[in-house]
Amino acid sequence: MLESHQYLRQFSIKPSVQRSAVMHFLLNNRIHPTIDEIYMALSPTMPTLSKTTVYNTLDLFVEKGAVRALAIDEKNARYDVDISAHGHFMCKSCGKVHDIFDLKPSMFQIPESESFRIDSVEISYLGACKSCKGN
Amino acid sequence: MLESHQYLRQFSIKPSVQRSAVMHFLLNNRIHPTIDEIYMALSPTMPTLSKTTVYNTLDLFVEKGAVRALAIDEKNARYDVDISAHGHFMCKSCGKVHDIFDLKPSMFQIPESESFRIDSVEISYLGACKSCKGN
DNA sequence: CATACTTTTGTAATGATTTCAATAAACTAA
DNA sequence: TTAGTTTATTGAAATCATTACAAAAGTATG
Ligand SMILES: [Mn+2]
Ligand SMILES: [Mn+2]
Ligand SMILES: [Zn+2]
Ligand SMILES: [Zn+2]
Repeated sequence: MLESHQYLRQFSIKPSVQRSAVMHFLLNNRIHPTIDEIYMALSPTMPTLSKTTVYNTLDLFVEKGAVRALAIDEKNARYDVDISAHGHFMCKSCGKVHDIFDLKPSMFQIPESESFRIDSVEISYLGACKSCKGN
Repeated sequence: MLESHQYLRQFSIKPSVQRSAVMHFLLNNRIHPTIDEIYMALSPTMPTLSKTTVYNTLDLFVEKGAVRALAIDEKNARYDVDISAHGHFMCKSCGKVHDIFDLKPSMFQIPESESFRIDSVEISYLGACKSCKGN
């Protein structure tokens, strides 16, 4: 909790109780959670927490660069507190999202373009995970 | 229209009037359209067309491998009739999706993995396009 | 034609996200 | 401290893409 507090300050985010709780969850659950997963995980110990606050909070985290929003899952937005260069794999069967760390750093370079100002890259893989493979 | 007909057959898709019309639109409008854009474009000349049919048709096209679904746009699914290896750029301001063709072929290789069976890759870039840059 | 099978259609349900106004909390200046 | 001001949180309602479903239309087969 105090660490989350510190962590938020590094991104110049004012650490409210709710924001610290959300960041604490993200730092300790590297599962690329959805808004609902975050809300469900926190609401037992924070009964007054509103889902709108979770939306607001994640929007703020993304805006401040503390968290990255992933588009890999068409059903729900997913959030990643690990902002280092890495890719993701989603199992089309169970929906879990995993990190793919062993990719060439060059893959995350921004290509030259006259036409666009490119701000970010997302590298996504789809398929079946080990436990869903035999399905 | 006849070409779309032929094209569908190559993917063993029975070419109904609606399916041919959708494929014709995709082949001639390489804009990575949303379901709604396809529906809006076709309904004037096909007044009985149902949006459900557009959904069904695109699901079928994707299942048969004739079209690729893109996750780059969190708001709507987007569809690409170009199934060759290439990346995409979306302007966060105007929402338009453009092709990025000049990427190393190696970037589209499937990484080795003990844990997953990877079926597809998506490489996405976000930023601002030329006409939105000054915003 | 008659039957079975496939496709299309319209409506209703679902569910994630957004909007918005009211309340609560944090901050500032006197 | 207190009053006034700004910021954050909350809950309810609205929006909107997508899905589910059953009826109607179309197609193929004998
Ligand atoms: Mn990650
Ligand atoms: Mn494309
Ligand atoms: Zn799985
Ligand atoms: Zn633009």
